[in-house]
Amino acid sequence: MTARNAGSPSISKSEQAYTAIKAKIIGGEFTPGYRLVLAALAADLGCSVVPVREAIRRLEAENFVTFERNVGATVAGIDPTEYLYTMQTLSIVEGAATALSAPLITGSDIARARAINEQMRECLNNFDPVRFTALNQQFHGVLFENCPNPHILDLVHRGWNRLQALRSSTFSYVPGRASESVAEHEGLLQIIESGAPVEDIERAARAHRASTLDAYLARSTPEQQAQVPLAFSY
Amino acid sequence: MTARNAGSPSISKSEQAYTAIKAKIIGGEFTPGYRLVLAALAADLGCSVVPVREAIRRLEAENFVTFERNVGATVAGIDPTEYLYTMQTLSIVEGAATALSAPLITGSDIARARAINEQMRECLNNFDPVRFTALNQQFHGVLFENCPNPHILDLVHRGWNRLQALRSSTFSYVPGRASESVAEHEGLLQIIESGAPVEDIERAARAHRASTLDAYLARSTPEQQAQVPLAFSY
DNA sequence: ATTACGATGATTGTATACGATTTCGTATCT
DNA sequence: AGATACGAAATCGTATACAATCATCGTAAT
Repeated sequence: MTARNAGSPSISKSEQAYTAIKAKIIGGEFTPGYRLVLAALAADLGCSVVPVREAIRRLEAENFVTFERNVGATVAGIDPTEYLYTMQTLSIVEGAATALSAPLITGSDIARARAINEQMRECLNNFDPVRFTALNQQFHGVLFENCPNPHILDLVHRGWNRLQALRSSTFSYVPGRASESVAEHEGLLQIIESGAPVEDIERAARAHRASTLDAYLARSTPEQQAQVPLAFSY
Repeated sequence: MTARNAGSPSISKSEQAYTAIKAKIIGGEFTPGYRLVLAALAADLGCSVVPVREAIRRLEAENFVTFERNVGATVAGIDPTEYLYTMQTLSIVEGAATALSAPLITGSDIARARAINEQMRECLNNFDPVRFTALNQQFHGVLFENCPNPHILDLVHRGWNRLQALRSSTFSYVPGRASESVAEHEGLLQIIESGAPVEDIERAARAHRASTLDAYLARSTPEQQAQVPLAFSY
């Protein structure tokens, strides 16, 4: 798609560059630390450097790349603590988004989420982490996408994007966590179904993500753990 | 090495443009809806349009401006619900930042915050909203700046910036709220001093901001209130 | 009087050109 | 041999030029 001739480029080259570069970062093609050379990107995209620069600026503002004057841009996220910080931030904003979304959730939403969780359970047998991760995102999407506050929703999306970028480069799958996760999902659904107070829903959603983080930390080296002065797991 | 002499620009024009435009938005010189014309900005800054474009892209990514292809950029935040969304988002991230920061806070930090709050109390008599607002930011800054998670801290800063931009254009001061606020500040300090669980601190910090939002809503029109499907005040 | 339509001006989108800065290899000196 | 100074290549920063697009307004036809 996106016929480049067509006389009318419906989207600007700047936008194309932004989308393309971001996709490669999230997709893992550009791993953290990768140096983004403007001329090379421009040649790759078939445009001049000006649109590429604008795309880089946007990505810079979203913390996908770091930029240094007269030196250039590199893909952000070299720091191993980046994953921890991102997970913690997401636990907070996603918890809030899920809680705010809960009063607006319908029975069919719940059913849809439960069906997705069933598929995840099946994934546990025929080991398929990629599909599992995709379903996981779908599941949580059902729970938080109704959030009426667009700012918070935006923060959640950015967190997921960032996480995906980090995962595709430096993340190690935590064995055994997957089955726990499926069980926690069902618990989360029951809490929401029961019409529990929003603070309970928020706490549960936050704890669910914090558990994943804890599982990751339990497998990491003590040096890494020492770098995490947070302990927000309640 | 690389002694930068005064003649050469130590920071790029792109950065200058970004800082200048952002300052004018936050300062209220560019009110929401204001149309940002590239050539005019460039002339004002004494540079060409290219650096201005890059600055606009960054501001776009930070949601300070909205951008439409072939039309241009306008200062964001026309929507009156913007204030509500921003306050709610800030209540969540600032609450989390304050809670995460609390275990690292020293006695002198507390004393400093208390001194600032004293100055705020004095401001109540000789009515000075500008100074009051500045002190308010200082006060909360002491409480959340120790937050070890840079992502969350960044979100808090962005929220405050956004709030400042909205306030300087469309915000009406809520009379009577100021004295309540000072009292709540003291309560917050006591909770932190007492070494209460982090969840209590988070709840208190969040409730403090939610109270300001509630006070605002109580004075607003029913139509505005109807647009707020959130009710996160626990 | 109203509406459709086309010309005109304003503004954005992108390419190219060139100066400025950094980086890195290499030769020279101690 | 190691350190340092120098120069060349790579890359970034910005200005300018021009094409593409959109908004506005005047005019003519109904």
